[in-house]
Amino acid sequence: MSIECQYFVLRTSNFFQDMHELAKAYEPQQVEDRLYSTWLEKGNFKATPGSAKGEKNGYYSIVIPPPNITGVLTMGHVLNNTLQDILVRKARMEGKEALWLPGTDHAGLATQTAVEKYLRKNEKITRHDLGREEFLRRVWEWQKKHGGIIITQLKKLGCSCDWERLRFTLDDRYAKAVQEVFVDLYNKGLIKLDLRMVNWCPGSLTAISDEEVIPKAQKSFLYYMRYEVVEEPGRFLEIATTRPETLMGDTAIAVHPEDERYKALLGKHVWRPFPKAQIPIIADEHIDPKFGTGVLKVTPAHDKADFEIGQRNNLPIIDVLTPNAKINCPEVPELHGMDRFEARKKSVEMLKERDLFIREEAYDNNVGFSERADVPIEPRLSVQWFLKYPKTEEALQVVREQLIKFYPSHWEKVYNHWLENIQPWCISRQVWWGHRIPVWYKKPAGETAPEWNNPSYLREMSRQSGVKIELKCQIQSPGEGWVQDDDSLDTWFSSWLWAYETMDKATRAKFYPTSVLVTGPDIIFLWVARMIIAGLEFQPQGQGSTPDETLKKNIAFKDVYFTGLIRDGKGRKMSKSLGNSPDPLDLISKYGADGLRFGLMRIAPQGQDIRFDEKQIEEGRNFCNKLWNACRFRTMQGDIDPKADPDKHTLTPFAQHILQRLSETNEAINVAFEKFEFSTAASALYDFVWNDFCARYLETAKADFNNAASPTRAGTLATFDYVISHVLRLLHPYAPFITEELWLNLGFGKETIQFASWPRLSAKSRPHSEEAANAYSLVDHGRALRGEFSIPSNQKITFQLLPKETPGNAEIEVLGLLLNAEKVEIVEAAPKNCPVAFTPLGELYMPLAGVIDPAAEKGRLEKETAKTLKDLELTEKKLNNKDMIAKAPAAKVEEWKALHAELLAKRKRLEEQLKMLA
RNA sequence: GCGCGGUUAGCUUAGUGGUAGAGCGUCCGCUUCACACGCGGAAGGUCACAGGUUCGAACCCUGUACCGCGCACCA
Repeated sequence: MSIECQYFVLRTSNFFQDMHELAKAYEPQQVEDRLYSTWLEKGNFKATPGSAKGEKNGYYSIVIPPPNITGVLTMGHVLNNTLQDILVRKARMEGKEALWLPGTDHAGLATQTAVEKYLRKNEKITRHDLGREEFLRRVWEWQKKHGGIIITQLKKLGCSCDWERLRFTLDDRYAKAVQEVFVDLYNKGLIKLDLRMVNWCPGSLTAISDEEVIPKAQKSFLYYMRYEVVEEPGRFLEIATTRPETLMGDTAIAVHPEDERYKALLGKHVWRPFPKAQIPIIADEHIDPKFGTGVLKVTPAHDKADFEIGQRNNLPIIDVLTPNAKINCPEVPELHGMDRFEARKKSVEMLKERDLFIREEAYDNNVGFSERADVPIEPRLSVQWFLKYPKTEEALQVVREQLIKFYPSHWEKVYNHWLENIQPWCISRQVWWGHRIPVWYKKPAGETAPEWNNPSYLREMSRQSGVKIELKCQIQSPGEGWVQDDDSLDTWFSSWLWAYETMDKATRAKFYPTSVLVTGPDIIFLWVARMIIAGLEFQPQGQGSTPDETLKKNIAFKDVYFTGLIRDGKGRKMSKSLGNSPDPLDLISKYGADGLRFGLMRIAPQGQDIRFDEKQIEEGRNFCNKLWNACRFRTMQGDIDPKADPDKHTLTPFAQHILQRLSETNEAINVAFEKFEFSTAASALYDFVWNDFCARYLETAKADFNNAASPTRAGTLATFDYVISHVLRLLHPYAPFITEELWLNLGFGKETIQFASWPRLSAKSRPHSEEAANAYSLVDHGRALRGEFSIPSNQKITFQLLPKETPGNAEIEVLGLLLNAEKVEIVEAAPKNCPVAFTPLGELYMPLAGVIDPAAEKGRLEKETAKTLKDLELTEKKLNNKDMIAKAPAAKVEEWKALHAELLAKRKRLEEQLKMLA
């Protein structure tokens, strides 16, 4: 008979014996899509306000941090959304009515930029070529095509969102709410137009908020130059600057009023080199006499501090930059039209030509970069819409009083600091894609020049005295002759309503405030703090009977869990530009969604950044396979009893031990969940399944499974089923697919595991089994002996035990199994010339049919003696320390004494052994 | 400058007062009838440094160094 033929026969016979046959390895690809579509079909993720179980067991809700429609799934998303899925799946198992509300963010600037890039590349046109209306139509088209990608990816990950509730920040209803909020805040006098220095992004040609400016350390230069004093020809003032390219905009130079070096020059003038002009020497407190030369060139149009100096001293403002940061100064044709950084070099050259340049020195400073376009921002004077934040006091209060709890709590300090120093929020963006500002302007009667039809111009002019421009803040157009503000709102001005504006009234009644928000600390100001403020200001749940109750009803969430950042192996942030971020979908196809989820969770401790290592994901997969095979092994022993109750049977000490460990692990997991310690819970489960269950219990069970007549067989099977049933449920939030597949396949339930009860065993409910622990300890010693003498692990050998108490036959059989022993003999006297290990059950000998090397054994025993002596010394030092005995707790002292006695006995036996060898 | 984290085996890390634990990697041995995505064993750590508190410190306190982050400054 050929090999193939034999194989065929074996497979066939196995198949008929065992209807549950599982594949030899867990194959996620065979399972995931199939199960996920079933879950969707059955509506398992749907949340129903007012349901019976919700009324009975409570409600649980999470709103997803809406990913950008431009985005694709990153490791950050995987981390974040796995955590949310774990929380929401656990809540369902606890019998709660759980809502995980999904959605996406229109991401104004990011999306507009992406579509513009697409148009430039494929059609060689800009948005201005298309015009606002047509451009927006194209963005919507683009969003329909690309906006759903990340949603599909989240499904691949197994996320149990209520997809029928998918929201988008530009949905009609949502958009209306955003505009209503604007009108409301305008009417309250909190939103105002203002002419201020803003952070201008020359890359995206829009103002941005302070929170979107990223300071970056730069290797710059400090340029020293000199301006001639007008009234004292031949005398020069030295000035240090990092930005010589803006000197055309200088309208003064300033010194500290108390600076003796320059006091006499106050009121005089210097020559600005180009375009050549006289500018005054003024005094201002802002100047630090110790910095540079103590002389500052004042450029009010291009620096926030300079602007303020200008205001204090009535200086003119000369803007020498275009919106895209090119020099705008026709009087200096050499520089006009030049990029700002080119112009920096050129202006230095021009100073040199005029003999006004002294030197340059290397200088480290911070430069603000635009978060989105990653180019240095320009301080720029413009008329923008600003919001004065409401409810900042209350926002501090709800966190201080723990109505909202932060995990880890140290983020409270960061949050407090921001709120205590809060500045008005620039909410207008020179962007088309987004929520258009609901403000209308009417040009003054009689003005016919074309610029009067331009809303930006109208807005600017409305800030100028002497020009009368009517302005109305409302959603609908006031009628003919009115033009709407051109700008859109900061994307965060729409996402700050996300926690409740995504819910209808019935949903809100049951699910708001949401239970928890899972997000990254990088958006604590941009999103978290603002959502808290929005909840308190707009009160989606209305007033309570007391002010405190009003706060409590309207907070956006009760807990905030801040994840860590995922870094690569070198500790760098994962980013598209570095290309150091793996594609989660690749990882899913390699290791399965469960492997990815579990592997990541195990290395994601609370509040710490995560060093990503694909090995960890591989381990996640290996863990799934381990569990799979343990279950497969169980199916080979016959049918599973889903209602198995071990306590109805006679149990081996090993069964008692695993039940105790299960209870302990279960409790540890629940404690960890209370504290949002996801990796602790995952590790506890991993350790239990791999080490306690597979490496130990499963091996001991083989004794019963091999013996149909064993009196403990039924108990061992029941224990097996009981443990698996608990493990599957405890693991389900982390690994939804494999647990569901095994749950159904093994027959633990006909229905999904998703609503099976969450286990809450308590550690105290079962006594420790010393007997099993001692047996395992003996096995460890025996295996170590084997290793010491290089006996291959597959070689069956005989062990001899000189017992403290004679163990039962069943236990000896198990010991033999775990030691891979031919047999374990009970002896009454110590054999000679034979390696020994001292175990809690007695002395374990490994007689080696004449192959032992007495010298080797002697060496080994001496090594062990040395270790024992060292331990003895340490213990004696403690026991001889009178202070220690007097002040340490009595229980500790007893422990040390017991250890001491044990070590003494061990030393004695070692000495005897050594004598026997000699 | 202020604040927040961190520094434990080659790597990733657990460990909030009682003789340092794990996984990966390394080395040795195993196709032992659930699993080579595996099994058994071993080597590997003055817990960043310096003081202090304590009977006892990886752990508490103070300071220093280095790494990361945030805020402020940034001519």
